Amino acid sequence: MKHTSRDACDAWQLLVQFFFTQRAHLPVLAAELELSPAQCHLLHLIEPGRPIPMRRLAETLACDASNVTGLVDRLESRGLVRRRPSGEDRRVKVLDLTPTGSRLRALLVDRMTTPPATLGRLSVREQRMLVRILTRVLE
Amino acid sequence: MKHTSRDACDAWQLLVQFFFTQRAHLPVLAAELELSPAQCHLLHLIEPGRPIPMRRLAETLACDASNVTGLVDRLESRGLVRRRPSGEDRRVKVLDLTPTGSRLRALLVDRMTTPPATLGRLSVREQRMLVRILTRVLE
DNA sequence: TATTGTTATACTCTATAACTATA
DNA sequence: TATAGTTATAGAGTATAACAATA
Repeated sequence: MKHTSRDACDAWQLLVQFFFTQRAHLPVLAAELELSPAQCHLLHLIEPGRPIPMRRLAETLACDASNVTGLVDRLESRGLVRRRPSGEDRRVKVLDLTPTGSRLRALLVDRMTTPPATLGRLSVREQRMLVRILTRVLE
Repeated sequence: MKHTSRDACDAWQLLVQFFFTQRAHLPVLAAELELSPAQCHLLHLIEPGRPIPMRRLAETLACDASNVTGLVDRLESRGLVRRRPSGEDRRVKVLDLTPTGSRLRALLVDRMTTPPATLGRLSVREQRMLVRILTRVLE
């Protein structure tokens, strides 16, 4: 078995730290859009114009299918998503964003992916390096 | 207002992607330790031998104090943490890990911060670069 | 028979409001 | 008066088990 370097552990530890910080912040951001963290997560997974089977959402969220049913119920009652039976397999229901849902998702993604000021302090070269490295690590 | 570079946005987007991936994975990891995601988060915030006021946990978690009461209730009933009145201000209760809680937290931290294989594919120089850059970005 | 999604149920998470004890 | 923590309550998140429809 390969030895995991000290530097790799340090790097991952920083990423875990980042994760928990974001986890604490998500409810705040979500509330501004009148969403829950779980709803943000689900909305983030549905790309506009790309209907997705509910089953796949459950897999990606690593949660039970019954949970997705409840989440989608609430999003649908607010007119953000739409359930439609799949043409190919009538057991499957695919989920799509409504125009309203699409706009709200754009708002969410925009707020979440706007980088903090600290990123601007890096040189362009460092920013590119970070992108390159993260791409490889998170693939 | 300063312009935010394209590279900075790309980098942050990757970090957000990482966040959601981790968010989906935490319940799995937590279940293996018979914990909930929220309990993991709280446990992660209490360092062994460093008692912390409940109030500060609520602040760090960015949640209501009553929520912390419930979380701590469940952790305490399992013998993982201990509430003690602060000597200085008797309104305050400080939280401390029990030996059992300390061991479980170590297990949790160990599992969470063990880097994935992808990190090992970076050169040592890249790993150090990543640590250096993340440290500045997440400060 | 196996799979997709739903329903019923139970427990946890979470916020709000009202409360107690302390400052 | 203000603050730390609790309790009561209600709604959302989550898993399990049983179920209906479809494959």
